[in-house]
Amino acid sequence: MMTEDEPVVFVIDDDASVCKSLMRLLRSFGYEARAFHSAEHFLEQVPFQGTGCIILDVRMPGIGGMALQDKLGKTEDSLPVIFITGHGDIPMSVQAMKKGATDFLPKPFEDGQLIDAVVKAVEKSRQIRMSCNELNNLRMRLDRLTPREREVLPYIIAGLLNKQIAFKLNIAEKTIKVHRAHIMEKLGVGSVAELVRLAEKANIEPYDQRS
Amino acid sequence: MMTEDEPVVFVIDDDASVCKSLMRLLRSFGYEARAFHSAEHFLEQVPFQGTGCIILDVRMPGIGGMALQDKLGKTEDSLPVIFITGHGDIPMSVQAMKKGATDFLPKPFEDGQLIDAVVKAVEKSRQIRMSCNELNNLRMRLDRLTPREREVLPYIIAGLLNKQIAFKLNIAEKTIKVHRAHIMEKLGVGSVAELVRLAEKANIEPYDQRS
DNA sequence: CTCCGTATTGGACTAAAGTCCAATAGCAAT
DNA sequence: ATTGCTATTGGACTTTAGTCCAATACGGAG
Repeated sequence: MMTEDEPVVFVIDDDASVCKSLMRLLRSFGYEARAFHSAEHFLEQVPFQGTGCIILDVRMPGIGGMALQDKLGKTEDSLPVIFITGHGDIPMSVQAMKKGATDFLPKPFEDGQLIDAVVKAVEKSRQIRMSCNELNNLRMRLDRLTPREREVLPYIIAGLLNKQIAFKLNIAEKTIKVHRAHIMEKLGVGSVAELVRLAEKANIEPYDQRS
Repeated sequence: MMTEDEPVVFVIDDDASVCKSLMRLLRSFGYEARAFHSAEHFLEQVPFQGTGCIILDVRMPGIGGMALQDKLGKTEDSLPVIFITGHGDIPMSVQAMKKGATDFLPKPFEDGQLIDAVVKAVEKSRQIRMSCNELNNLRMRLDRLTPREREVLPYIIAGLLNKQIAFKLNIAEKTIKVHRAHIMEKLGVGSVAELVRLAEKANIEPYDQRS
């Protein structure tokens, strides 16, 4: 399915010497590394789809590290962020961690600390990506449902009988059976139990009877 | 069901004056507050079941704040922790946040900061408690199943037919029907769909056909 | 206009599940 | 030994669900 899945580490720091030494370090540990000397340059890049992580300097001209984290956090399949900084304080680090950073390293730091953080961040990225792929697969299959089938689905996963659904939608019970069969086939499941689990993953709310 | 659910804030700090002023502050905001001047004293207390949070000094004689957090983290229904400290650094705050602290405030801090943190922590505690209650409810109902019924359940939520389950267990299909009915009744669900959702919440793995 | 997908319905039939009823055997506690 | 819970089975019956088959109506694309 995928050709390769080499993790990529993005280094964003306005200090060229920091970039350079980080690149060398990361490459010596077998990572593909790419440097950007500002948040703006990083954002110009085409959205990255693979696994990896971002090493981000807090203080930079223009868009700062924290602001960039906010921007990236809005896209769902974002890469884990490791902060590095020369002039950080506790409130700053706490805020970054609250927003989901995987680590926050004050300069100077040991090579080993940085690599440890990168290993963990990349691992996290892999997991995010896997569950994201699963979800996309699911959504693609769900897109193949007709409007009517999408309408019937919440009733089915709520456990209503065909007869009850038919009454709700004012159509024949037979028709519900057909929709049901189509849904099961399109989503590739062999039982209502599997269907329910699928729908849970895709966050499809079952029809609530108390309404 | 519950009589009251007044949130309780536990303050653990070896500095008596800090305890005192925090107690006054918290009470002025309507919280019930209890002070402990060491981690050991706090641990002597009977396990607390209600909602609330813990305000914890990092540096204390004997068991330190971070060590106490580790101890508390092992019990599932633990209270959210807010750290306060006079001599903290970034790595310390990052580690605390990684371990799930809701906040980390260096002294001196504003009253408002502390209260904000407490409000959020208590809110989090409420949510933890609610989902924990739900889980306990579920487990109690699951405990009422007989061994045989527990054995049949994974097959049902995997979507197998009664006939197939009967073959697997080498018993009559009829018997499976009876078990199925008993399970549904004991767990208080009216359809397989609900049963599957319940089992998901309780982390019951469906029987895997590929084995 | 014709073709195709969608939504809808119908009949006949099979298979599965649920609902009454009642019964037996093992096993542990009283 | 009696009681009660668990696991097991049986028959008869009703309700649902799924599976063949085929058909009509509508709207958009070619």
